Amino acid sequence: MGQGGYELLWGNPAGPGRGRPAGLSRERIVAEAVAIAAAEGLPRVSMKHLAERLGSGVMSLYRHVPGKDELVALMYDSIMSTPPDLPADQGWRAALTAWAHAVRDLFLAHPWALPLATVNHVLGPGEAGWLDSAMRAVGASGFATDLSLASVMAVNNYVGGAVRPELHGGQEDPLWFTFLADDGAMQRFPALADLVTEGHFQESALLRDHFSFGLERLLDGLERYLEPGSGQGASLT
Amino acid sequence: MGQGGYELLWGNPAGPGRGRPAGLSRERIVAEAVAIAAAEGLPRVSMKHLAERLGSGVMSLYRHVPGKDELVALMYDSIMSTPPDLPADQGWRAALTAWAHAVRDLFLAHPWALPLATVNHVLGPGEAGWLDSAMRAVGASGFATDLSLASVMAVNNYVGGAVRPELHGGQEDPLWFTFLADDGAMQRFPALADLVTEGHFQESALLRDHFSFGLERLLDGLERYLEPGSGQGASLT
DNA sequence: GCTAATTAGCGTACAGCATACGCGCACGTG
DNA sequence: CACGTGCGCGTATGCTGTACGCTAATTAGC
Repeated sequence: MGQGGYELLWGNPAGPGRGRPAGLSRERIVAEAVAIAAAEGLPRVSMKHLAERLGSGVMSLYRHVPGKDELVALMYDSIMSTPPDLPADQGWRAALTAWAHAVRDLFLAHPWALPLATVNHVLGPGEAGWLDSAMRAVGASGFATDLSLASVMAVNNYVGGAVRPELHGGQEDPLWFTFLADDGAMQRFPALADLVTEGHFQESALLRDHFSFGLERLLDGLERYLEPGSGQGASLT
Repeated sequence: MGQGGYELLWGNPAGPGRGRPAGLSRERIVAEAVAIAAAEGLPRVSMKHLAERLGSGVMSLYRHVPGKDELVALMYDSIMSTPPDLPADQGWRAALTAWAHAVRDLFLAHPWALPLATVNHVLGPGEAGWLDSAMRAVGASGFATDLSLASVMAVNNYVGGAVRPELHGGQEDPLWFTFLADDGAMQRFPALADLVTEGHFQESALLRDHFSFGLERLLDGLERYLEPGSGQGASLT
């Protein structure tokens, strides 16, 4: 799974040879695969289906892509081809906030990509660009490099987890707590039962904006560590 | 994918019928599947391989499990059958810290389960128990229910993302930054290049303990929100 | 312009996967 | 002893990714 994918992601496209010209291209294949994943889901991206969409034979794809796993790795990196625009003159917190929301928007736009982020993979040029943009923005405030990376990683780790619940239904999954309506589950999980009896999920702004809530808490904590002097109060923005 | 898995996870085991007694059982199947995943990885859990391990025919499994997807859902929930022990009398922060490390240990013990956590799934009794234990511990400090849930979710979201880098090689993946040794990648990603030229990844305690670092920052931020009065300093523990 | 080298396109074949169907058998109950 | 219920499972089907080798198209050298 992406073990030998290093040269694949970083290798040069190899100049125009002297043989038969290519009708297909790696870019066209990857782009069409991403389109299928967006429209029909990642499981529908099969070599057969993909070839049909491209009007080519199945095995022709293997002239441009070593295999399915590598294709998926290319799909994943391709959605990060352009790093986000971050505010440059408003400090690290504003930059990290913008970055976190950009990452979130990216995975909301490409729901199929989130599980791939959780799997170990080789860092491609796209993802490197996103990482670099965050590191530059934080490093501009003068922090040590490892401290910058640890902060960016903390935010990145949080965002990956926080986006997941938003992918399914929009708000917090109603199916999740169906079981509480049943028999003795209320006694088995009293703290969860409170959620239902108190009727949250419909009203709570905290839960509707749980992404921003957690992000602000994390940034508050980073701020306390990075700038021990500033004694800001906490507020939900 | 776990769409109709609701009754599966929460349904009763159905009393002993009056037909031929079952040699196989759902529990034995799930336990063996977990053992295979632990020893050989999740992709090796195929119905054929699983049946061979159990000394039964392939199709016999379908008498006890509706299908592969549901089996995986049962595997996932089964590793959370016993909720963690949390310190009850040391406040919400100690409890959440212990809970976060328990979740981390769980996924380190079952690396195959982490990608499943990222995918949308029906909440099973095991995961509900873990969630409930955290909610009870935080709720004991008297916070509103939705605030407790938002805090627990924030920690849970962070943990899921932070465990991933630890699964691959132990420390931060060396392969990740191989490309920086190459050509003009150093100019393309200057902030990442600094990481290499400064020689972190070998020495930085911050990066070695990035899990704890991010967790402490998040908990600091939650503390500032939940207990605005306490003006604790920040420290890396 | 002809020939040789190079490369793209792709049909066929194969191993592996989940699983629908239906038969036969073992057991508890009458 | 016979009945019926539920279990074990062999067979068959359609899907998956991909190794192999042939054919066609184009360019480089003569």
